[in-house]
Amino acid sequence: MKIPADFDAEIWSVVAEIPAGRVATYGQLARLIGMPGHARRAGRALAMAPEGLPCHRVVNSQGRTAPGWTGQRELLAAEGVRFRANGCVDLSASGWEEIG
DNA sequence: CGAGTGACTGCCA
DNA sequence: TTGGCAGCCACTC
Repeated sequence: MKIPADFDAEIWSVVAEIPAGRVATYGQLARLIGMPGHARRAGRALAMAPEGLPCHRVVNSQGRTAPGWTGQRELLAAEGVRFRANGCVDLSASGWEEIG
């Protein structure tokens, strides 16, 4: 286990910092906790994330939502997140730390 | 120890 | 701007 248990905790902590109406990428979360390149581990951390976590505000670099999880897109839309014509999140407009 | 997999990422056409 | 391909890293069989 190269990845410490704190990894998931750190990811969840960063995810909890994501403001409503904004979205972050797995790579961004991994980078913010000081572990760039571990985006896949970040995704796995969200896969086992608790319900109280706004994991729906996390998408991949393409702005795509999690497979097998259609509610995520609806939750983001309810937060005020904008979407592109293809149904992907508009990271250029709703991306976290991309505005302020 | 080797091969396969995934809520990923970056480059090229 | 969009779609296809290869690389990455840890977990599982």
